[in-house]
Amino acid sequence: MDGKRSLEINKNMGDFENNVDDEMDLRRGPWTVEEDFKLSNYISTLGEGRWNSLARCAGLKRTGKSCRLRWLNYLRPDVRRGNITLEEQLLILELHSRWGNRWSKIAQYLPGRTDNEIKNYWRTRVQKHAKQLRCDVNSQQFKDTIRYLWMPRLVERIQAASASSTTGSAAKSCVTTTTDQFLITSYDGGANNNNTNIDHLGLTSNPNGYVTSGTSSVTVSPASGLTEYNIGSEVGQIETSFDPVQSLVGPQIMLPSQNYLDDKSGLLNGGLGAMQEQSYPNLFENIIGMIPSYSDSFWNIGSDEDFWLLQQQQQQLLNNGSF
DNA sequence: AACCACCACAACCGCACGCAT
DNA sequence: AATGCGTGCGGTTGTGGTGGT
Repeated sequence: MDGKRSLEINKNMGDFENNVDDEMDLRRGPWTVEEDFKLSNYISTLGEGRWNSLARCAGLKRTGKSCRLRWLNYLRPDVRRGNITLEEQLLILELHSRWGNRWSKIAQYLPGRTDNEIKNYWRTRVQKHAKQLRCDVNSQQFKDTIRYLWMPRLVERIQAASASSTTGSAAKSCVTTTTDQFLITSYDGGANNNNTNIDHLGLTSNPNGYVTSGTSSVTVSPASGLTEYNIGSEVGQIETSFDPVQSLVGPQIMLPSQNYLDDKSGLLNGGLGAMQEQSYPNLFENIIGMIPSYSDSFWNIGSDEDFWLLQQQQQQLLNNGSF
C-alpha cells in the first residue's frame, strides 16, 4: 500500500494505536514509550546497524529506516536538546554559507545536534526572515544580509553574554575553548525574549525591507524590482555579485575585514578552508575573527539622520539604475 | 470558549550511493 | 555486469502547542 495513502487512512481512523500498515503490519507515526524502550534497550545491548533486521529482532513493527531515524534524532544519548544557542546559530550560518543545504555535514560541527534539527532551524527561523525581507533565501542579497548583519550581530551578542558572565551576573552563554570539544554551557535560550526589539537572530525588520540590528542599520534592497541583479548564487562569485552594503555606502568606506570578502569562497586561508583539521574552538574563533565587528565604524550608523541618509542613497541608486 | 493561523519539531518519503552476491 | 539490500541524505508533510481574535 502506498505510504501516504496508508497514513491518510490511519489519520482518518484517528487512532494511532492502530496506526499500522495493513499489508506489511508496520506501524507509522509517533513513537510510543514502549517502542522507545524496546529500541533503546536493544541497541544498548547489541549495538546499532542492520536496521531492518534490528527492527525485527527487537520486536518492533517499524521499518528499519524509522528505527534508525528515531535512534539518531531522538533516542541517542548524546543528542543535545533545547534551543539552538547563539554560538550554534553562528556556526550554522557560516557553514551553510559554505556548504548550502548539506545538513549532515553541518551537523558534524555541532556536537549533539542532528541534521534534522539544523534543517528545521533553517527552515523555520532563517527562511522566515528571508520571507519577511521579501528575499529569496538563496539570493545574494539575503546571503549578504546574513554575512554583514546577522553574523556580526550574533558575535556582538555572544561577546556581550560572555562578558556579562565573567562579571558575575547571571550567565547567559559561555563558550569553553580549552578543550577539544566545542562546549556551550548554561545558556538561557529564552533570555532574550524580554527584549521585544530583538528577535532570536538579534534583528528587527519591517515590510519596507529595512533591517536593523543593534545600534546600526543598513538598507537591504527589497526583492521587488531588484531581482535582476540576483546573480552568483553559488559560492565563489561574491565579488561579481551585487553587494547591497557597498552599493549603499559607496567606495569611500572600507569594510573592516576586507579579506573576508576577498577570498573567492568567502573564507580565508587557514580559516574555514582548513576546517577539517581544526578543533571546534579554533573553528569558532576563526569565524569570529572573520566577521566585521559591530564596534567598527562601518556599523556605526546609529542616528536617525544617518539612517535617513542611507535611505536617500538607496533611493538615488534605484533611480539611477546603477545597480 | 471557540476558532484560526502560525510555529516548531518529529517523522516520513523518494532518491542516490555503496557494497555484497 | 546486474541485481538487491542497507544506509544516508535532503525535501516534505503531519501533528501538537501556542497565541491572537
